[in-house]
Amino acid sequence: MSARLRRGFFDRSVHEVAPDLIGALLLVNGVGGRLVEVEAYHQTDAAAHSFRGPTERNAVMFGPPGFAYVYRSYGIHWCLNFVCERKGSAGAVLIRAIEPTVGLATMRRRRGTSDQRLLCSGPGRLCEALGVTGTQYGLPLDASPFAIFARSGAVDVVAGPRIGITKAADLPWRYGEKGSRFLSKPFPAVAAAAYRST
DNA sequence: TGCCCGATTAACT
DNA sequence: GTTAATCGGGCAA
Repeated sequence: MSARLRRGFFDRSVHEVAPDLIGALLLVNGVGGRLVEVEAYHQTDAAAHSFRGPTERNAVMFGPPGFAYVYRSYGIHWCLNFVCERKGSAGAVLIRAIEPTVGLATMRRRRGTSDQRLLCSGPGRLCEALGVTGTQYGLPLDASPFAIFARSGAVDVVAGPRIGITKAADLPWRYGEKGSRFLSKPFPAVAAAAYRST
């Protein structure tokens, strides 16, 4: 049985935390699955919501690491982030896709589809499947309704350019599990850098 | 106050 | 491949 992640896990650079999250188990109110795709956002990164300084929306990013940053995307969808980077460097990791494993019936009902591959393959989709909304904004990641467990075995992690951004679009700060069928999009075969993580 | 646009998705052609 | 849906944040005026 793998260990439940404590807040200290997130008290590191987003570039360390993001690849370490691949293969971890994320549950929200007992529903969720295995993390297969995330993206890192650093404060010095023009694509990060924290780039222009604190506002009402991104305030939690400027607080201590280990908390949830939830925001509305395109006025329609919710997106879930894990706040990282203590010491004034406001960063977060965007949760982009999970392999659904726990609470499949609940996720199918919330999503309105039985296609397991489309349940949680995308930041908006996984929030809908896991029931994440603005009510989880600012909540600690090591307490209910969240439960996150470290991966139990070695995982092949690949990195590539992030999705859906126009600023700093060249930075390879998207991380995923190599070959997963549950990615929101495949990684570019040529550009992707691969490495093995334990 | 007004305007533009976005860390998206699903339903089109 | 293209586009509508839908609305708050951020910036100019």
